[in-house]
Amino acid sequence: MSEKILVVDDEPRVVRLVSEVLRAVGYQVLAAASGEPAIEMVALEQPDLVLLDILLPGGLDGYEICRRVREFSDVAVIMLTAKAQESDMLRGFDVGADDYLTKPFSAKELVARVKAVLRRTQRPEERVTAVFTCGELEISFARRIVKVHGEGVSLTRTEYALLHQLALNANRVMLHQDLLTKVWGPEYRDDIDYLRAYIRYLRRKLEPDPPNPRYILTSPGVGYMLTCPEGEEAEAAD
Amino acid sequence: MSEKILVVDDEPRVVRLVSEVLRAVGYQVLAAASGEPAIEMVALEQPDLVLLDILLPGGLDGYEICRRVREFSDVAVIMLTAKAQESDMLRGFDVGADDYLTKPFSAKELVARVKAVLRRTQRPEERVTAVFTCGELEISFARRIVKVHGEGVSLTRTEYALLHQLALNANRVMLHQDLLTKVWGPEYRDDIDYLRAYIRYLRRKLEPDPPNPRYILTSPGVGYMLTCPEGEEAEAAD
DNA sequence: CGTTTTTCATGGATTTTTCAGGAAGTGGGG
DNA sequence: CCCCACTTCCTGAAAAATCCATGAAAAACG
Repeated sequence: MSEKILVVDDEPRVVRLVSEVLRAVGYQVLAAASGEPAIEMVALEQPDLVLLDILLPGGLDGYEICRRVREFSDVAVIMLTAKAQESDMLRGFDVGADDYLTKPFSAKELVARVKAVLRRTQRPEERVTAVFTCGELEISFARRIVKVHGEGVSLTRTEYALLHQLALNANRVMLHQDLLTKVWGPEYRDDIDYLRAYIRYLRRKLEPDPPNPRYILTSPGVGYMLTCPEGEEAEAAD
Repeated sequence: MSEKILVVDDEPRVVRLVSEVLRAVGYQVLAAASGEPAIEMVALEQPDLVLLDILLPGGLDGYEICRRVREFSDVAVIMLTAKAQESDMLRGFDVGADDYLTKPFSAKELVARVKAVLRRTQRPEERVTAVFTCGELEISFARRIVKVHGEGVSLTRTEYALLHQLALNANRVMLHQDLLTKVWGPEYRDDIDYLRAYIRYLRRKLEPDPPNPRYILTSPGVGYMLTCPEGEEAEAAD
């Protein structure tokens, strides 16, 4: 689950520093000090992201490495360099970099940008639509409005957050832990009573017959699932 | 084919300038001056990218807009602002922005970053969730749903875990010990009665004629195997 | 203060674990 | 060839553990 990041820099100090930062937040880190080994490692190890210094010993500079890597891989690349000239940056984007960061940079910014780029490249891109329909249940994500039977229902912040998660994963069993993590945060992963209470509130407000739910089903010992009749789980704009 | 970009800024001068630059390189440009209209337009027009100023009139600032947009859309977002503080930038990434650009910025850098972000988000990558098919038996791992004859079957946690293991190694005999280890844990390696009980439960729920199993076969003295008719053990879309 | 969130106890249902009886197969010795 | 001891499996059933819906009340929030 932890993403693999390749750091390419000839200064051991930089490599050590960057590696520590990234490891600290849970990434797996590899390193290379020059061009050929770097390209080799991209091919062999298939990292999820490459942090690429521009000024490197040997025949290949960062630009050239990036161009070569792009010939066989779509891996995310962040250029990481002391060259603050705009023309250098433009060249970086031109050879296919995803972001360009000039030294010195803070550890936090590095982590933030790494995360942002990975979020794009890692995720299989959720297909989300502005309005979600499911039988008599209607959710307008953009407006944060929920309707049952055409009639507006007012939900509290937490109720909405929970329904939102369920709708994003309609027709799929969501584990207790996943729901708790997404709605309340990772530290609530095992506080299942929160979930029970709010599932009850939602059923009370949404289900025609709360004790025999039709939308929010229980998977005993596993989690909950929002079920939709068939294919009709997503419609056009509002 | 031309991508649609929404510019959100309350200064008409900035909007005009940015729009011109983007149109010049072939993008289609929309504009909004404050929060609500912006969110509305994301929902209605489904742009490919949003350029978002942070300081805006009205109740919603750029951060809040981004957070709200992220609830229903995975559109690319570039924050575009005069706030050069690192904490502001971190906050931008935190609410789900893809990039963060501080004013003043050059037209070239803007275009370069827009291109870089769009290159990542445009890929219409097909999303296929793995579904395991085996005669009349269907297992959707992603949704944790099992169907026989097209009809849903509800399995308990342990039942599903066991079936899951068998399916992962379809057409291959799995040893008692391996199954027990994977489903119940290493300390249950020799408690074969658990396995027997659950194989029985699974057969009861899945087999047309439980006493003469067709899917879950016994390898006396060795283990169990989930058999599939032919190469058709894993298929595409859901 | 009214709403929302958190916390807790309870009964009842479901799931998991455990046990014992009996069928079927194996191999050795009479 | 038959009998017997041994093993392995299937089955039914019941005890033990777990899980869920619910009501209700305390705490936090606005």
